[in-house]
Amino acid sequence: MTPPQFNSWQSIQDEVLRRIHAREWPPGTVIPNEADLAQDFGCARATVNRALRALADAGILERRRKAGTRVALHPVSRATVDIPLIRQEITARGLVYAYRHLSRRIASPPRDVAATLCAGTPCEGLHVTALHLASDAPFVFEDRWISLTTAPAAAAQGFETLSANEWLISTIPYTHGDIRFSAEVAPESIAELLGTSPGAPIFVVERTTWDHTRAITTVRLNYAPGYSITTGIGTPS
Amino acid sequence: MTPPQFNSWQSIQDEVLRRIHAREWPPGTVIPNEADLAQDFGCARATVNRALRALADAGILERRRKAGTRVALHPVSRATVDIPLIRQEITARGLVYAYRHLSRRIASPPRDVAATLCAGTPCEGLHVTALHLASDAPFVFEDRWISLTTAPAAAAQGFETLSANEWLISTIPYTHGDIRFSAEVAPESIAELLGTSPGAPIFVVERTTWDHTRAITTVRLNYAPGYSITTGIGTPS
DNA sequence: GAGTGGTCTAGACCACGGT
DNA sequence: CCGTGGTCTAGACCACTCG
Repeated sequence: MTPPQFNSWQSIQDEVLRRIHAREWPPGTVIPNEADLAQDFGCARATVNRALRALADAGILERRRKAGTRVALHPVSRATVDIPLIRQEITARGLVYAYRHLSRRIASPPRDVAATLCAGTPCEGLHVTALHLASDAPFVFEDRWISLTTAPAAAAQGFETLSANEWLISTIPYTHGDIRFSAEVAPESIAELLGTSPGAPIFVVERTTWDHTRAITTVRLNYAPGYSITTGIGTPS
Repeated sequence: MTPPQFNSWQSIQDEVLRRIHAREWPPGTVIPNEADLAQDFGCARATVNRALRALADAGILERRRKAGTRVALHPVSRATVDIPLIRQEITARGLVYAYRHLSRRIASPPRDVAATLCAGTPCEGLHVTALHLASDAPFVFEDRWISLTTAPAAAAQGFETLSANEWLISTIPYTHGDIRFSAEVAPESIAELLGTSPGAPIFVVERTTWDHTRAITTVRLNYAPGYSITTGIGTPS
């Protein structure tokens, strides 16, 4: 009469999830501590720790020293979105990728860009615009500023055949960044570039990347109508 | 003259990142195996494993048994997006949350919804629409179908004062789901509900949640113009 | 087949933070 | 203060997969 064996951290994770779903541990419950669970499950505490930590990472449990582990009251679902290179995004769909350089100039960025790129102080930036095409159809219009303070080597680049992003990630690695998704309506200039009519819905991704405390680049990606981002939520198995 | 101590998995992670950024291990490089690194760093292999596994989760390293660990060629950045309750989304901005029930009826879902909700077979669903307001301003229009096969208890709910989502998550927990972000222009019906003009840009979130293999609900959230999702990318420190 | 990462164990110490 | 999670260790076995 051996009860089901809990020998792997995944099986423990499943069992904990089962107890939560079965309302044995309703939201808000403080569950037993790791040592007790380890004894219940007949395994080492480290194994329990691994399982509970994974569930905490997923937002299902909340853990605090001394206070213990409780089932999250508000199951905030957490979705992990992969942001691939645009080239990969297109070829992964079985389409042919093409890059079309549009403009390049060195200038002082507008106030809003300067605020993040130069931390308010006046600075010079490299402004690059380009179009990425999927099997000859406009896919996304890229409008980018690169900090010449952080990435002076960019000044020597024309970006005529290689996209700025691909050059940057292999030359000026970033430590972190932030990203914003929004919806906008295509102004005439962008609609024309994307081959749609003004007023078409545009999915916009704005991204800024940093090397420690210094901003490297900020880019605005205007996706042609029909674009969407899909991903999964739930227990990262 | 002790060299920098690598005693915590975080310090090892930092050191590995430093070597990657410093081009000591350029993209594509196969780095030494865990046992060797453990000796280099003067720590246990488990500690190295923890550090490298975290970097692999972040998409910076790729690991395969026998093949070893290599620096990712394409630094796919991975963003983690929290999907809170709409109530929380609004109150977190310091606004007053209000829920306005619009309609509720039992019917056969349209073909596209039935495809996911009932796996193609004919079925009955509960169709609920509602408006979430932030300090009296329309914030998001919710258009939801609930499977009465998976969640029969929903038939007894009016959803007049409690949002369907809040009832569902505390009654029919889900195991996983999928989510889609896109941009659309407001059709007249939705523009009116959101208090904007037709043609306004609408950020759309479509989400379907499942209990193992059975779909629970599929919802389409139409956010009022100006909405955006922000998050960070980089090494989860 | 053999090398590599994946995981488990039993024990230990530490840091945080409620009481 | 002292319970709880966070982490490290040294060793072991296993599973996958490349050559």
